[in-house]
Amino acid sequence: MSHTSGGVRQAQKEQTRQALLDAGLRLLDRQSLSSLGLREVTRAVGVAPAAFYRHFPDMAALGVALVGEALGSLHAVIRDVMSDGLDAERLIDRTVAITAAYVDEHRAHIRFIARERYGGVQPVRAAIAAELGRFTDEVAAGLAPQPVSRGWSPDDLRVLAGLYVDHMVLTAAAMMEVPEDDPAARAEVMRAARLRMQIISVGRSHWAEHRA
Amino acid sequence: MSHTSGGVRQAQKEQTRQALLDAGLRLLDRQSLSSLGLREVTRAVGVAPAAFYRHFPDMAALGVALVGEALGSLHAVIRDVMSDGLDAERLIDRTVAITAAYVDEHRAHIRFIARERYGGVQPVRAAIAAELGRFTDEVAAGLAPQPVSRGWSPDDLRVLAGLYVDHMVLTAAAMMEVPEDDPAARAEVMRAARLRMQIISVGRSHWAEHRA
DNA sequence: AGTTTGGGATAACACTTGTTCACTGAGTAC
DNA sequence: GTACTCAGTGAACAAGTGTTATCCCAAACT
Repeated sequence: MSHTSGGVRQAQKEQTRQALLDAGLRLLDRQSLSSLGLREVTRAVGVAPAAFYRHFPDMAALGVALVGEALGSLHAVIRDVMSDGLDAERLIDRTVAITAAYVDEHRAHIRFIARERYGGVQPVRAAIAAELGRFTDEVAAGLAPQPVSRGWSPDDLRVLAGLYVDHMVLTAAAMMEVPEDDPAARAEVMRAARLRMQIISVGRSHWAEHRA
Repeated sequence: MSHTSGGVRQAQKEQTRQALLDAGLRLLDRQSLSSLGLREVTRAVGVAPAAFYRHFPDMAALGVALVGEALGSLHAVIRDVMSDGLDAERLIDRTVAITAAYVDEHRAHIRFIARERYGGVQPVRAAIAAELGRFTDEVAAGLAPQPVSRGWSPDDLRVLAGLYVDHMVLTAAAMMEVPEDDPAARAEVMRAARLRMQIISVGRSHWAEHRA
């Protein structure tokens, strides 16, 4: 029937591939990728160890695939947040709120990213760095047309965007260290996140007069 | 002779303990703690596997000891940097330069901290968080008496201090991703680090008028 | 209908792992 | 000088690991 991606065959393969990814992600909640065993994953899926190789050459490849899953869907979110022209204050509130919501919805994925960003497996680190670099570009592109960005060189704008991105990742990581059922601690993390963004934002808007 | 810590015995024990730490740190250059094997470490030292237990109950304990080694000596540096009352601009230059130098001198230790800060071994993560928390307190204490800090609540000052500390750690981590023999990339990382600190610093000094 | 394809199973390979136990032999205390 | 302490040994334990070769059988192609 369908000429592309048609066939029960391919669908079944995709299904166990996804099962491997899901099981891997679940197991990675309590350990890091470099200590995750191939057999451990296949056992969790209920499949023979050798079957793993039909989908990934090694664990690092599974990790890279997980990076795609975790960060791929975030581009739309960023574009969305940056597009509507709210004033600085409301934009910060919205960004922090969305970050918090995203962490809640994709807890395992975000934890994985935080763990492996500077973790032991090089290809995974590289994949995360590449994806975050793309985020930085997008944020920089969103920042550029704003009036406050007058006088900023593209290079400096990218540094600023990187600061925002790093800050977002740090906030997400901090949010995860906090127990889910401690709303007070959660609120404190969010307060700190907002305050940090505000400081940066004020620094940005007074940048010109400081440079003068 | 000496009544305290005297004895060839204790000295020899301390020596192999240190050898274990050194070997562990060396092996951790290319992997993360959760995948580092006990036998791997003892083999590197040239000692029987069982000997490990005379010094550490498990790998996590060795990791915690490494955290102490890596971050313990940094308190003095922080105090030192913050004490002399340079103007903001020179202080930033100095901070970035010192961070770069520290990374060069303690590459393995810093890499270990970056890896394990959000890594897989809980006690180690906790130890790092505790140490960084102490740094944050020290920085906050150093910030408080400065004239620019008028109108800042202690809580907000701590958030600001945390921002500086996180920024320092991020800079150190970024410096490590750069190949040692690429001075151009190195310079770019340092430029970005300075710029970020400057933005934060400007935000801080204009905070009051923004709040009004 | 007959042939090919390829995801998955099974079983075996050669290691590596953490942990235990009784032991040895220098360093220490009396 | 004798008795004690204890860091390090060597051997054995029961699991665990990644990887390979061979086979099976349903889906896909012709």
